[in-house]
Amino acid sequence: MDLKEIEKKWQARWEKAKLHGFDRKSDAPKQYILEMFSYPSGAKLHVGHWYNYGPTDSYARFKRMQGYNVFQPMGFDAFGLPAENYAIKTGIHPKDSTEKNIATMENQLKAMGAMFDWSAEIKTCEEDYYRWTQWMFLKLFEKGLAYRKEAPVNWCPSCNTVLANEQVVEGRCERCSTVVVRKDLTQWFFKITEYAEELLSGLDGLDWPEKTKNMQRNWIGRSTGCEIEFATEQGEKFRVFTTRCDTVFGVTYVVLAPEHPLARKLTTPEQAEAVEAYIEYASKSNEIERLSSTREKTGVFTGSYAVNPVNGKRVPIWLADYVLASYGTGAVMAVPAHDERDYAFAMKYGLPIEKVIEKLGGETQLPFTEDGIMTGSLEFDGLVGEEARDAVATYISKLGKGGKKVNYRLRDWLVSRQRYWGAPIPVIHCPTCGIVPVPEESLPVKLPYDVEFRPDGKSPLAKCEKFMNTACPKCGGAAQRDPDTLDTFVCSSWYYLRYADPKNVRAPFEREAVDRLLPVDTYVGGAEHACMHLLYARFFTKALRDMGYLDFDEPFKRLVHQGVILGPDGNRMSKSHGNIVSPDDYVNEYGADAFRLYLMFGFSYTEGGPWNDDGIKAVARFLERVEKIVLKADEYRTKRDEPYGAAEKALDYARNFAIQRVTKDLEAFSFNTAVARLMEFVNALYKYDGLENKNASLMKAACKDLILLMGPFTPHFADELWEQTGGKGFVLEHKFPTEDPTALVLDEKEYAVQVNSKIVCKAMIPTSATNDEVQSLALSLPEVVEKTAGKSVKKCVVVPGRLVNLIVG
RNA sequence: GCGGACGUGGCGGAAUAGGCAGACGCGUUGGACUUAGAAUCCAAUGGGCAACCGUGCAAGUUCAAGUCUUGUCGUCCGCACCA
Repeated sequence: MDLKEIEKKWQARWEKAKLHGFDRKSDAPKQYILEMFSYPSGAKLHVGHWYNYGPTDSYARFKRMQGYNVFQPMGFDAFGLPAENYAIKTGIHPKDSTEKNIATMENQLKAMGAMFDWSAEIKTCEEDYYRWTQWMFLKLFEKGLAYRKEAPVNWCPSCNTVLANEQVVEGRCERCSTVVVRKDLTQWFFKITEYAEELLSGLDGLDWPEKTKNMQRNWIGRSTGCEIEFATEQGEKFRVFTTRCDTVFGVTYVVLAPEHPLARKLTTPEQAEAVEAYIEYASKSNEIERLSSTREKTGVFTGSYAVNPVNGKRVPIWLADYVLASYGTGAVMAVPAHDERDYAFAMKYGLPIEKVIEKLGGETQLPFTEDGIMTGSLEFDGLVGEEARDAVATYISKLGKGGKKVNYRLRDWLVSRQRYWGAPIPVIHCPTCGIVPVPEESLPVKLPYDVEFRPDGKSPLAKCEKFMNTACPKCGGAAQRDPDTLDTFVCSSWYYLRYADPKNVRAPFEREAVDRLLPVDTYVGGAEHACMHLLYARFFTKALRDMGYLDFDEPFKRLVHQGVILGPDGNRMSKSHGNIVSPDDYVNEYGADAFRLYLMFGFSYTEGGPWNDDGIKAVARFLERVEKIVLKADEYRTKRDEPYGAAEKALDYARNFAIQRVTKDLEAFSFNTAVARLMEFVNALYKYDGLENKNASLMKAACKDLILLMGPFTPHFADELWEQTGGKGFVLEHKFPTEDPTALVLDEKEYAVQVNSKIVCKAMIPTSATNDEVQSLALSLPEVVEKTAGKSVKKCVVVPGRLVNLIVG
């Protein structure tokens, strides 16, 4: 059959029958199956899209055939840097190029034959969506979860914008790989740190890849320790954070980050010049230099001293950029004897080193950073590890100088971007009232079309007077809008909620609608979002829950990452490698069904791998084999007395085994083995068909099951065969076959027969045989007799249905 | 440096819960059909003439190890001065 022709035909019929949408009236159990929505930066779908969406759609179809009311929406993550950068390069307005790309991609997605519910489509760059993105911002602001502050931020000099921590990879911009520099800017942040603890603990209950959960755990970076207050001789106080308060008696100096608020205050006149020079030096270094752990440590003495609260010792206060202003308190106590960094620093600057921990049963070599016995620590001497830290922390809190403290590595999420193509931040800056949120009823703050978006280091919107000049909603006086736009990750942090109620004009969604459809049952997308989108979306869900807009804790119950399809040369597909495989070429030649089926069969879904032409030919051949046998069986005439013997039993076994395993494999996203089971089933059909005297009814019934089993994998092909063999309605409307357990019970099974753990022969043994019977049967086999001659059986292990092992000697 | 994952035929990849390693497919070889090729069908296909040997390497636990334990080498990924 001509797969391309039938695809068009069936797509039209499906659409006419409104076969694919979510049934909002049905009371069947729901399944919300979601693929990460598309980013329309390129004009066409690439292999990665197909790999994400094709197999997942097969899973969705499978669930639908199992009787679930499946919701599988699709949309476009349409705002963002790539579209804008493309615009800068070509002069084509991002709105125009994005809309054009979306139109193309919509057509291609439909050609894929996926059962997306297009009635729920979302485009984040449209007013009726970003209006509610802005609303989210206002709600977070009201709740104190959005705030503006001046802080050292990551600035990409090429993209001309600030970036979130999560978007800086090894000191470089995630998008363009330019080395990021630090700038002090006043920016909007979301207080994701408020949820650090729950974002961490919530991971335990999620059916997500362990690796992804661990990445989030590391990113959140919970660390338990102790805060300790040091007083300076000038009467200032500051706190340090340490995870090793059992070493506090070994403090020989303290270090503040160069950006620490007390840095200049504590500097003595004699040191002022050196300190100024150092602060200047530290502020100039970029992220890469600063983060490198191999870089030699630098620092400067402030000239001042602080007092160690536990022993009254006077220790010098230094500044050094190996202490980060943004973590803990921005200050640390230095114990060179028991910390590698402090040790290196002390060696370089000739600071004293004092050992206060002894290795248990061994010689203590400095720096000694493991747990050990406290020494030189007054009444704490002799305590070890956790117990020691507990005692010291308790003592410190009794002194009123601090106590136990939990810190997180996670920082607040910086959401302002000095870019054009995004949702404007709905805030007005009034000279008399200060920051005034745009009233809800005035949303959306529309993104103007006529804007000079070529970058010059300022927000493009700042140059658009029509946009900027407005009246203060509070006092009515002349005021200015915020010239920045929101990070695109804000748009994608709640889209899965909007799908549930996509046309709502009164609210982003009704609580009832999201509570019914969510959480997402299975979410499928790339692993690169582990610490960005997937973390932000969890934060949004929790914040919205606490504001009373929804009633669940986690947005995505189960998460699956598809692997990456590489170019035929084993490298990532890219223009520079010249190894891009175009799905269109293959779809045109073999059809969407064959292409999807190959993506499922040729790779381990979560692994991916290099593209290979031969595989798709093999899959096309398989479809031809299916068509041939099914149509042939359809011609057979059923008789009154059809044979039913061993051959029939074997075929029925193959059929039910396939049903059982395909069901299991699909559930587990193990598409390659599921297809392998289908192939085995087809091989069994051919084998049976080669016999003289056939049971036509059984053949027909088996082929009917085959078509239904194929339904999720190759939807057009299956419907065509279904129709050609007289089936009613669409395959999708039928129940996915369930296995008949009695057909899977065999009278006898092949055992591997071992003597002293080595395989001697195979033997068919009745399923009903007891272990003793299996043993004596095995002993009677000629091969066994030969190997055991003159020896006695010392032990016999029987694994029912599989193996018997005779230990003789 | 820290953390995690993975090393299986010529190739992509299978092997619940420790139980016949290599499912399924590609490729290869031989055969059938054909004037010929393509396509299709049938058969064989981890290595070795064999005894045997084989899941990166070396040990260990076990009647039995791709699977568990320890060490080691290699590849990939994540984090990386987080006190």
